Amino acid sequence: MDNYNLLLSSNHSSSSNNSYLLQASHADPSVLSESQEEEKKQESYDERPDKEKKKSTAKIANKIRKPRFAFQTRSKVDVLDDGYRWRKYGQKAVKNNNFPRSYYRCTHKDCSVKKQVQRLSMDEEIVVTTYEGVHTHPVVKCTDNFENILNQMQIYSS
DNA sequence: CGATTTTGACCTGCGC
DNA sequence: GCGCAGGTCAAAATCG
Repeated sequence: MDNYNLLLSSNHSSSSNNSYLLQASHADPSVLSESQEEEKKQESYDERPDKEKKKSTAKIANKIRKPRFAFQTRSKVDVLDDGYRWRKYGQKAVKNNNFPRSYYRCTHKDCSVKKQVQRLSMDEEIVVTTYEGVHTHPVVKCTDNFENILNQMQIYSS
């Protein structure tokens, strides 16, 4: 129970009804690599006067692992509005993917929740959104439950 | 004019 | 030790 990943895939193409499959898997090598939980080095930022000087990676308090949730949806758009404000801080191309992966971070004072949006190369309609961390602040929108979010997915994908 | 995106550089872990 | 792959930073550009 070190890490728990929630894979939520909404496949509305096959069945007429909105059948959401919610399953909990330990580790999915295809989308999630939880083998090495690299702790973020944003804990203590050194001044870093020069580029040559490598920041002292204080890997203290490296025991707590942040939960990660992977939402795999079928949608045309990458960004799924979950009610939070996200600031994109990076974008990298994945090896086996022709589509880049976007890195977002919650724009809050003390909320450092990260999320990354990846699109499968085989099926460009599949978008994997991986959330990392938990929000410690109220949402700016009314997100009662996932049903609301999933509803938006339906709207977007249709 | 402030907040956010873009984009290249940089860092770090891992495998060879 | 070096190169690759993934993740992050930060300055410039862009948007509202």
